[in-house]
Amino acid sequence: MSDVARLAGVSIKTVSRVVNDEPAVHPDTAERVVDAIERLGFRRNLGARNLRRGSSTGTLGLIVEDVGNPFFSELNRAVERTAAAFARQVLTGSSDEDPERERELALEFCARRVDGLLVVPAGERHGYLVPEMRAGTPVVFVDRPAGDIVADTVLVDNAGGAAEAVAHLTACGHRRIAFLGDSQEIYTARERLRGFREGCARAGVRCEERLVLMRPPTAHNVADAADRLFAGRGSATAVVAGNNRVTVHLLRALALRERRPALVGFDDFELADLLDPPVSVVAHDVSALGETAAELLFARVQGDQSPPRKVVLPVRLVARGSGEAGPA
Amino acid sequence: MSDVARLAGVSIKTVSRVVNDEPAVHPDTAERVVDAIERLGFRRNLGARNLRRGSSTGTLGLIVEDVGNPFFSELNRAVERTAAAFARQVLTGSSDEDPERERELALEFCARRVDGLLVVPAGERHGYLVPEMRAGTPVVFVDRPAGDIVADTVLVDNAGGAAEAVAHLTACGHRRIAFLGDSQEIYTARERLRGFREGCARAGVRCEERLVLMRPPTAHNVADAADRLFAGRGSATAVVAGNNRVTVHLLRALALRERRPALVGFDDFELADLLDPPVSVVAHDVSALGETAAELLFARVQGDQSPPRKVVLPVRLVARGSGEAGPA
DNA sequence: CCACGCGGCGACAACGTTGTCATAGTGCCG
DNA sequence: CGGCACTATGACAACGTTGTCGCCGCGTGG
Repeated sequence: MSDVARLAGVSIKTVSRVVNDEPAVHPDTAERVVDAIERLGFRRNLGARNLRRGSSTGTLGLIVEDVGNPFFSELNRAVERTAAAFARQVLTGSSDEDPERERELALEFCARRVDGLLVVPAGERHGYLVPEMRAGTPVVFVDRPAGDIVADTVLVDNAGGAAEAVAHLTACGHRRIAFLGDSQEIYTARERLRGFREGCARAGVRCEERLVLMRPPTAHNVADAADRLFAGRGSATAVVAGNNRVTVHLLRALALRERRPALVGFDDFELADLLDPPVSVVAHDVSALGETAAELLFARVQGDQSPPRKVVLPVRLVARGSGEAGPA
Repeated sequence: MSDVARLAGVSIKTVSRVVNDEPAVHPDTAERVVDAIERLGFRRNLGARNLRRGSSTGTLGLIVEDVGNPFFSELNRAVERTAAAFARQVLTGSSDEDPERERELALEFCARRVDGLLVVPAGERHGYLVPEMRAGTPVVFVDRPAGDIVADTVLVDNAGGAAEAVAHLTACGHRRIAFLGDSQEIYTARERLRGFREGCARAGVRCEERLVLMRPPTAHNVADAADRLFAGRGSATAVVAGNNRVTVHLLRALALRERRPALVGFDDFELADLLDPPVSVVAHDVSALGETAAELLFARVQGDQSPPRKVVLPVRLVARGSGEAGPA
């Protein structure tokens, strides 16, 4: 900036005035300054500016499990859109479901003085965030609650959706329904299992423990689970898949079989309607999830001091056919 | 930091020494300082640190068309992974194919002094980046070249892939092949069309202009195009879809028809193998695209001064069946 | 006993910017 | 013609941190 000032023959402060569109600069002077700025390719250093002004950095941090996963990338997109509306930019990071990595990312973001943090929590322990929150960095948890601290949280109705899936399957006549979910470590997986059990209870169907499998949804794990759930006498005639990863791998594992069980997946996914048969799912509005969380965060950024809120977004069953096959 | 210093009864400089693990601090003193840091929840301000040290900010900017699109989110993931290996964090932004928005994002990232910029260019004019590059911010273009400046670029073999798609279809006996691509404004769309024409020429098939349609792949546009391409006498018996959006919408439009043309899509996508028939595609390694670009960028960040490079990654045809139906 | 080195620490300046205040010039009114 | 308001500008400090330098006290070797 001092280079610009020298070239324009003014003081550094006047350059500052020009780049900030402050009034009380003579048009001729302003023109000289603008020329100098362009000649030198000057661009003001936002870091220094924010430091001096003590103002917000105009950034927010988003921590998800995996930005490459369609679910989280849609979330990312919604957050970005909302952030843009509030003139903020987004730092993203993938925790890979590793609490330690999540912690690293969160603390690094805080050291960069993000205006706020959106976190899809990986572990159960988030005490490490308390000092940051006390220091004024608002945190909103998305898709899953934090284990051990109270803070704003935006969730979807996991249990309700799973129960609805069961209701749909029982309405089609199924009595032996399996649940194939992600690892028990994950809140949403536990909640959906809980809803599954409630749904069974409500429909008066026995929830058989041998038909419930919870494990990280790798291709191998899911194929193996399918072998167990759908082989032999008394095997399941229908299955609820616990999330989009499970559903996809399960479809691939089932493609090889001649008789396919009825299926309802949790999380909608692209092309579900084009498969044969089209896949029924419990869908929720991922964009709304991201937007709601970001809006909640910005309310805090702007000084909202009300007690922490917990928002639960509705889900809806999208019946496409895969659940409607009869049991036998 | 001065609060910490006061509480620990030392100077602010000593606190700095402790947080930077500098030697020559008495263990007792260090302990007092660490206590004070924890008591106060102090975290050093990275912005101020980078300002003072004149060092890198430890961030890079990534501008894509849409972080929510599976193609770009996979790219995002690969970039993030590589960035993590170089201890960098990623600022992401979606240009929505709007050159002005891309420019805003890029200049804002530069004002934040990112260490480098990865750009999937939206428009044709990137002169605005020249001052930034001269000022030392390396830029690598990904997936598409910049229109009017020379810089590092990482592409895939668009033309070659499209030609291969045609070769595959002609080998299956097709003679009237359509091409349905994204808008001509987009480099990859033009290149793939070029490859399509080359492929036709090589196979000795006439490339009929009425069978080439280039438009933004909205559901409506694609459905409309399908009506034109596959209705009436002399209509196409096969089609090359120009990118993953086109393919998806085209599949949906075709699902309603009883006779489906043969299809090869550009870009692989999840579940392509589970559709009926499984969709053949020209696939490329999106992760490699992101990694290569990020590695190139970091080489520049670390001082590589060699002439700008252009890397073209290979594609491969994945034949799954949708292209192999005969023509009539 | 003195000089010297070294461990431990603090004062101060500087990074690039902006807020505060002061100053110089100009025009206008009484 | 003096005072005043107002415009245009600059000097300086400060944001939070770290690099440089210097100081103090202690131990050690000559």
